[in-house]
Amino acid sequence: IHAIAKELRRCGKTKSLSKGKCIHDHLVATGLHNDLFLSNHLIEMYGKCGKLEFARMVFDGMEKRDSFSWNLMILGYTQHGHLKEALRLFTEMAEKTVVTWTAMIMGYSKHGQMNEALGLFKQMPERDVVSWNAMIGAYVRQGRLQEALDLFEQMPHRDACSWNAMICGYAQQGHLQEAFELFKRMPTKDVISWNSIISAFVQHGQLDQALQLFEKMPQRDVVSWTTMLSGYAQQGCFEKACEFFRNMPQRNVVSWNAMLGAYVQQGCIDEAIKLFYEMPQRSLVSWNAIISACASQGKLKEAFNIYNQMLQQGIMPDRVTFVSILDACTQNADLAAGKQIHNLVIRLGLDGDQYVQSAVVVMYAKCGTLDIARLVFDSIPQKD
RNA sequence: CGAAUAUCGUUUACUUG
Repeated sequence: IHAIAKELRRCGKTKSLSKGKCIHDHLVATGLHNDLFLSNHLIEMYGKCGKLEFARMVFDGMEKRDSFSWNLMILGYTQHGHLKEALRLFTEMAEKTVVTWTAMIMGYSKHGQMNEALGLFKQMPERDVVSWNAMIGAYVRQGRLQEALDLFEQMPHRDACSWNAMICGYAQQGHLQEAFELFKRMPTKDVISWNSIISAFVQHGQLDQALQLFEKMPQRDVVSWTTMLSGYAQQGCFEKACEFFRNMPQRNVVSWNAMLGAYVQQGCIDEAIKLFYEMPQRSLVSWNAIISACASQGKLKEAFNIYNQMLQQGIMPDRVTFVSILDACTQNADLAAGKQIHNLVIRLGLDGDQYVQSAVVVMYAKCGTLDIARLVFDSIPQKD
């Protein structure tokens, strides 16, 4: 049972829906699907894969539910922006835990509903350090540093996450010195603290300082290495970037993506394509990176080719993919392809995104169909 | 009915604008 749970967890993390379904079928066949513990894992797996209807079917079909079942169902909704559904369950839930409240706060915060998040935070019966951190993170995301700092000082106990969130907040708002001061004042730094401050210096183009910290930190993880790699790439220090990539003790898909980005930034598109095919795994970011690189370098044939491979492999494009591939259509004045992509955009419900919308309008306009461009343009509720 | 070294929430790196 424990092994199955772990496997389901992995399916959720990697969004392997088909594998997860397989396990589900197997559980049904062996009658284990009534197990509370395993059902909770099924909810989580479907939730993480974005299959909320399936998650809900499991949830509704359970004879017994514990707070984990409810929390996981609510989390599934919040993480995919279905805040109304989440709120409905939240309201229905009898014994909310601090996790329930925090999950809702996170959901609101990640979708820009700051007032709702704050309202819940004020209302919750008790708060632990994670809820405080979640609220600090909410303010940080809004760039409201003073209010984040107020909470940081008000909270009964601060842990490393609290400090790290503040450090990142200052760095993101361009207050590198304040971030560094906080870092230095921090009592017990963890690897994320070090990575955060290194990233802060990288974001401000101070690679020398970043490197000093990188060398000084007690232990480095794959994030530390990747941060440096991508920092050098962004500065155009291609050789340095390669050196970090070669020397890193282990690589994950993000490190590979960063290296891909280094080639692209260098203008070595063919090398980038080669690397893309050689990577041990590809994530959606990898596909987006290579498609966008091809499109912006005028390798339109290649862009369409890779985009089609992506669809064939059953990988769901997102808004980033569409912005890039629509740009390729625009350059080619390829109306047929553009229309087809526009259809897919609508089918996937991404036609509400302002960047996708503007890419669609430009595509139709460049293809000589100004009337359609105008039609789409007029359908945009608020324009920038 | 109860128990449990079982499952949930917060902070850092990669792609478009």
